[in-house]
This record gives sequence, structure tokens and C-alpha cells, in this order.
Amino acid sequence: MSIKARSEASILHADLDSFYASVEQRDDPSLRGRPVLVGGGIVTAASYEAKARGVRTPMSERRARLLCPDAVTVRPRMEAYSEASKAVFALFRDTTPVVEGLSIDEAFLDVGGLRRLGGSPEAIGRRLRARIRDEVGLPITVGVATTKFLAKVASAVAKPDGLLVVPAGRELEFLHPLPVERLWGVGPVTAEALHQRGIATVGQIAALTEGDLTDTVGLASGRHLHALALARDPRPVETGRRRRSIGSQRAMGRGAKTHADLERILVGIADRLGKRLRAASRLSRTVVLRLRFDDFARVTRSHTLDAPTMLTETILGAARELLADAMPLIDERGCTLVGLTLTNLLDDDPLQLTLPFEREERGSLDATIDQLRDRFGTAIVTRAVLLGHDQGDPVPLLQD
DNA sequence: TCTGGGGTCCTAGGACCC
DNA sequence: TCTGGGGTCCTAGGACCC
Repeated sequence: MSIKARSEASILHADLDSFYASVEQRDDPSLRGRPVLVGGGIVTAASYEAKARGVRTPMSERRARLLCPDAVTVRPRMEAYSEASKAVFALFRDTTPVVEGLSIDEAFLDVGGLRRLGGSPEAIGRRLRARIRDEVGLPITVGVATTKFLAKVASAVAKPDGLLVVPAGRELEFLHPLPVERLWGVGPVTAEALHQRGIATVGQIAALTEGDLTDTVGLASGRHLHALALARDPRPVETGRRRRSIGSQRAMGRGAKTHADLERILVGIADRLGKRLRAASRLSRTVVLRLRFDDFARVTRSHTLDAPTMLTETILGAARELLADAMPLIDERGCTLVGLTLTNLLDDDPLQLTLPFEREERGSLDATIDQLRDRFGTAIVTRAVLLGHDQGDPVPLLQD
């Protein structure tokens, strides 16, 4: 555990401002300068004109309209946002190869070691902001610090359309006056637990022992928060992170739905997920059914398949069985949301292994797959092809 | 505050294997 | 036949983030 602290603030956190709403204002000049709400039923994004009047996300559209009767509401246009995001990420990667995307609208950039080519991290951040403004037409805020977490806090403090550097050596001075809610991983539950103990600022957390803190908020969370409060965050900016799950869900109002209604929604969700899985060339082995009841309590039910799949039919089959098992619960408590999440994802780039067989050993493919699974694990061995010889060249005889 | 849709990570118990 | 300890996998729930 001897990761040396950076001597220079060279991690950037770049975060587009009110991303969806900004794209809408960019694409429709009549929306500029006006309060804009993106969403339907609930506000997914609000322009700064709307935020200035107290609109927050997520907030019901009805409530937002009370605060802001002259607001314009637009439906989300996911393709437009996805395209804008790609353009922005291209500029990130043009700035440095070390880019870690956090979501559609934010990323960490490590610009350490670029001083000779690009100037100081602050100069690089300024140039990046100007380029995104000029070439993509969107406002973005950049935080610069010695660690990921501090860079993220810096950008949050600098919003909107700003840039803030936390100089090396001044981290605690910046961090300690902030409320505990600013720490990454402090939500309503943890904040309440801390408040109960009279702890309101990051500095007060830093003054506790790690043991004191873990007693209050649990082991992993306590260690994490203790380190963050002391500005200890050795996590590097990681470039190769893969998605670990893919999900889709549909919320419905209260009120009775027939089994056929639920079935129809489930088919739609499974179809969408199958397509996304295949588009990403990935396989999933675990299907999770998500339900929410009329009282907004939630449950999950999951099933792990024998072998990973990218087929809609297989996903749907598992989902149907999970739904059938949960039907008594649904009938009793009502259902306001159905969703599926696919986890245990694998890449569909098989390692191939060829084993020689004597003619007399040749058994069933199933038995061979079972043997391989015993040796390498169920998740690894996904399919087998039995090969014969045609003048020395292998030809498939049987396929699983 | 009457509640969308997309994710990440952690915890804990039980089954099962050696 | 009884017993212990360690490890992995699966399932379910929960907190949190954008």
C-alpha cells in the first residue's frame, strides 16, 4: 500500500452541464434562455433557467410546472444525446488517451505527463472546454485535482460552465468545510446516520477514527469515507472498464394489470435487451426480474442459466418462469414496475481449444462439454464443435 | 416528494465441494 | 459415522450514482 500521492493536480473531471437540456437548447434556438424540462411524468434534466427557479431532478413534472409555469417540456431524444456524447468523448480522447467514462455525460481524464505537449493541466482544461463549446456547442465544467474524487467535487462546486483547480497540498483546506453529502457514497441513509451522531462536515469525518466510522456506517462504507475525507484516493483513471450489467424496465401507474399486460411488457423488454446484448457482442448468464408493488416496495428474483446466452428466446424463457413464480405476490400486492437486468456478462470472443480424440473414445458432445465444464467452470465453456477430418482439414460433424 | 430509467458495488445466508 | 475449515457460486436485498 505505497501508492505515492501525486505532486501535481493532473486529474480532470469533465462534466457536461444539464446535458440533455443543453442539447435541446443547442438544437432549437427558440429554447435558449428559457426554462426547459426534459422528460415526461418526471423531470430527467432541467436547464439552468429552470434550476434557478428551484427545479431539481428527479422531480415530478407537475411540481416543476408549479415552480416554473412558463417552462417548455420536451420528450427525451436519446439518439441525439448519444451522438453528442460520442462527439464529446472523441475530444476527450484527443486530449489524452487516459479517459475513463463514468456515464453518458462525464469522464475522468489523466493529463499527467502531458505538460510538455499540452501545457499545465489547467491550460489543458481551459482548452478542452473551449473546444467542446466551439466544436460540439455544449457547455462543460472541469474540475482539476490530485485525485479522482477531488476532481469530481471540484467540478460540482464549479458548475455551471466553470473550471476549478484544487492545487496539490491544499486538498484538505478545500474539502473539510464541505457538507458530508458531498462525499461520494453518502446518500440519504448514510447522511442521516452521520447527522444522528452530530456529524455534518467532511472535516468532522476526518477527525474520527476509522473504527468509529465503520461502527456508524458499516465496514466498506466506513473505510471508503474515511479515506475520502482525508483526500486519500489512489484509484487510477482506468481506461478499459466494461459494462457489468444491461437492464431495462417499465414503470406503470397503480391499477390492475392483467397477466397478459405483464406478459406483453416482459416480451418487449426481453426483445430490447437481446438486441442490445447482440449489438454489444456480449453474453449473459443471469437474468434478474425486477418488480415494484403498489406500495413501492421492490423485490428481485433471479435465475442463472447453465450457459451464457445472447438469444432473446432464452432470456424470455427464464424471465417468464421468474414472473410465473412471482405471480402470487403480484396478485396480492399489485404491480407498478416490471424490469429485467442481465448480469454475469461475458465477451463473445471465444478462446478455442481443440482436443484430440481417438475414434473409439468419441462419446456424446454433452458428455464432453460436461467434462470441460468440470475442469474450467460452467461460465467459461459455452459451446463445443466436434470435428472430423477431410483430407487433413478439420470439418464440423456435430455442433452444440 | 407520491416516485423514471440506466447503472455500480456491498452484504449475508445457504448450497455445495474438497 | 462424525467432524472441521476453507473456498466458490447463487440468490436476494439495499444503498448509491447520474
